[in-house]
Amino acid sequence: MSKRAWLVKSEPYKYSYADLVRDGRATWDGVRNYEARNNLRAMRAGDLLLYYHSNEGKAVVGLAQVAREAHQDPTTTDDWSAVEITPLAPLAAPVNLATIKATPALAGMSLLRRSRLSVVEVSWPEVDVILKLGRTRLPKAARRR
DNA sequence: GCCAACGTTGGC
DNA sequence: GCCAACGTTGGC
Repeated sequence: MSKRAWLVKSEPYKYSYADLVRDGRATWDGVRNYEARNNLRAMRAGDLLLYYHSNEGKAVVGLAQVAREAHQDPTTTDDWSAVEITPLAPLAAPVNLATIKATPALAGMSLLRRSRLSVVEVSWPEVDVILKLGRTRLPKAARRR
């Protein structure tokens, strides 16, 4: 099965990409939306993650990877899921929302069409465009194969 | 700080 | 099962 790619949002003043790099690994918990939860559950180890800063920054700032697949969200006993993620590499140039909106090839992104969902899938063609705009090469560890 | 979008809750 | 009220997200 080939890898998938996802975009996850975080408000940088709560947990930024720099925080993830500092920690080396993080539990992606606290998701309380069924569709987002289903996306977490569909993630497989090694899937690529685009890390998006919402509210402040409003840009894709880095790449990460799924390190541990969905398990019980440790912040609740209710039926919610969490995954663990590790950082791969920051984007050489963050790709901001205005740029994404202005790029025809990205007009169909779930980020735009489902703007309030915190975990959305990204197609590989979209990933390629984001990486190009971000002047960043896909790290070896994240190769699609 | 405002507000549009939209998911969730709860009364009926 | 409908739908109004409410809460949250996130762009501006």
